[in-house]
Amino acid sequence: MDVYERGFIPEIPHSEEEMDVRKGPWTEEEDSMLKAYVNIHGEGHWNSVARLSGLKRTGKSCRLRWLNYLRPEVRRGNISLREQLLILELHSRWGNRWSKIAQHLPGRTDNEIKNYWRTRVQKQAKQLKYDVNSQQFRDAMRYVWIPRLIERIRASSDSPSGQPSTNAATTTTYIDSISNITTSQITYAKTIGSVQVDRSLMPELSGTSSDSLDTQVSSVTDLTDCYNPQNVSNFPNNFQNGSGLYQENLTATWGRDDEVEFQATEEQSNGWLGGGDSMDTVWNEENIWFLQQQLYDEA
DNA sequence: AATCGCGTCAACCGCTTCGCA
DNA sequence: GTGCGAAGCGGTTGACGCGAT
Repeated sequence: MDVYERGFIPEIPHSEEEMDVRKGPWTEEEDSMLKAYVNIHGEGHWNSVARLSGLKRTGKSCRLRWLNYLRPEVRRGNISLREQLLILELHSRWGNRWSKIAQHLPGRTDNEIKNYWRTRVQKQAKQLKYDVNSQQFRDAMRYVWIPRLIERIRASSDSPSGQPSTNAATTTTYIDSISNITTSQITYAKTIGSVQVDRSLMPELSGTSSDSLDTQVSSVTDLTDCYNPQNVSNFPNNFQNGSGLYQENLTATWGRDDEVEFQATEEQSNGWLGGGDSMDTVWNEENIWFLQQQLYDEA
């Protein structure tokens, strides 16, 4: 005889106030309960989930735990170079629209991307003594970090000891797709497509070039190590040496107290990374789509 | 061995948006 | 048009792990 036959109906709390709400880290048991419930009833109606599953958690908490951790699609582990590239770009377009950015990175959650941004990107800005939203930092991202990321992706693909698999092939294709954008305008796409990054400026590149596309990038060395005063004056030349197409007037000057001041004297800076038509050309929908497809392939 | 500092990331909080009656 | 509850979103916090001292 079960409780229902005896006329006993278990009390179901109707509000969070009626529940002895639990907070803090989830236990394995709670995870199992939530998984089991969602597997049977599906996602959504999170307040009901909280009430009916027996979990002493708020609906919000259940939703968050499911979306950020328990969902089968959730992809854990280091943010790959391609993913970083995509995050930088999409953030330049949409700013802190984390969930929107996450939609374009298969298996990644908004929380993860937000954390990446705060722990890595903002740290870079801090180390350079820039505001993360400042034009200087945007320029640094645009002219240093992104080309460097692309270079690293390329290095990974080119390396004999790297990943000779489809990853390498698709990466090369992607880079080529950037390089081969045809437009009547001088484009940043061409610039970064043919830029020759001086390996001496990038210690870890001057050694092995076999780092995996999924290697976690050192958060400290990313931008700052190739952005020190000795190297700064070389950047415009590096770009120009690469293609001869680089026409934007980027000047690096010395500020007081040895602070580097980058000045990109473009006429217009629309997007986060400066934009104008140059970045728009690189990051057209086709290229973003292409990069996304690679990420879906990886996932 | 102890503790300190720092980085990471899961989880919470408060606000906004959405959907429905 | 309005009110209300649910869901979603972004900012922030705090626990934890790990390396340095």
